[in-house]
Amino acid sequence: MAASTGQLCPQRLTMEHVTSRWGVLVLIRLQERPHRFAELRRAIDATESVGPVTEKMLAQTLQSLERDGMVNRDAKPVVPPHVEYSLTELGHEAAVQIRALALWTNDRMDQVEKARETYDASKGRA
Amino acid sequence: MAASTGQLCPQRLTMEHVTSRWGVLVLIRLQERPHRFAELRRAIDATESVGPVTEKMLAQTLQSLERDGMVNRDAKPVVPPHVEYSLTELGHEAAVQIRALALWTNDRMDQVEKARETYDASKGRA
DNA sequence: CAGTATCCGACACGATACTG
DNA sequence: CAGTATCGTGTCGGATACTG
Repeated sequence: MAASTGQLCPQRLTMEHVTSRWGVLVLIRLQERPHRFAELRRAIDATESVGPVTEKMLAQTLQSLERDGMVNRDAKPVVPPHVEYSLTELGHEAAVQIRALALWTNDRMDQVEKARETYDASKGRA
Repeated sequence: MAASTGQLCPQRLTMEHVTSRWGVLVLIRLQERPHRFAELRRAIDATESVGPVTEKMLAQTLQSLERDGMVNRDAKPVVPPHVEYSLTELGHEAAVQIRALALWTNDRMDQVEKARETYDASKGRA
């Protein structure tokens, strides 16, 4: 009868936003320098071994991060539109944490893959 | 035509496992000391502002982490079954990263909530 | 005790089309 | 250029029941 799904504490929500698939990439890209929307999109698309971001997901990710106070959205009132996204102080702190995690993951990736093979070999077919 | 969903690089998978809802809690709990299955379950259930884990999800989380080489599963051949879960060296490293992220999130949570209110106030009803 | 098996609803995500 | 709206589907995750 309960609400079941959706019962997340606010911390969980925040973590989901910053550790989400595109959240991670956005934070890391914006850590380097501010980006415009399409620019960010292209930067992410160019990232090796990462599929393309849809506009929808990028917009959604940026909105989550903006709402959480991680990202500043600076829309200059010109035509055609020119919007710059950058990290807030909070967002910068988040990026540091995320970057550390991402780098560690990359570092240990071969260990992890080795472990997976071993595990699968002993489990997949006894 | 492509597979669309599911096209994740292995790093992404690893991050999903360790940053997942229950992955985080398992890593943090096991960082303190080894736990048995039900013990771990109760420990997590007792965590404030976190809903209960189903057996399914806990088992699944532990298997992912074991497969990734983060968790050791030590099943003692006694009856009734006695299984101890502990962190590997790799898992300990992961726990350090995750713990840092979790602590940071907790630390900044009020800033985030404040940001959310501000955002919602200016967006939710202009 | 320590899981596995099955069913099922919610929603995250992608594809596509449209707008200021 | 920088998005929003809508739709379809695959997957996650919870509830429940069963097993060694």
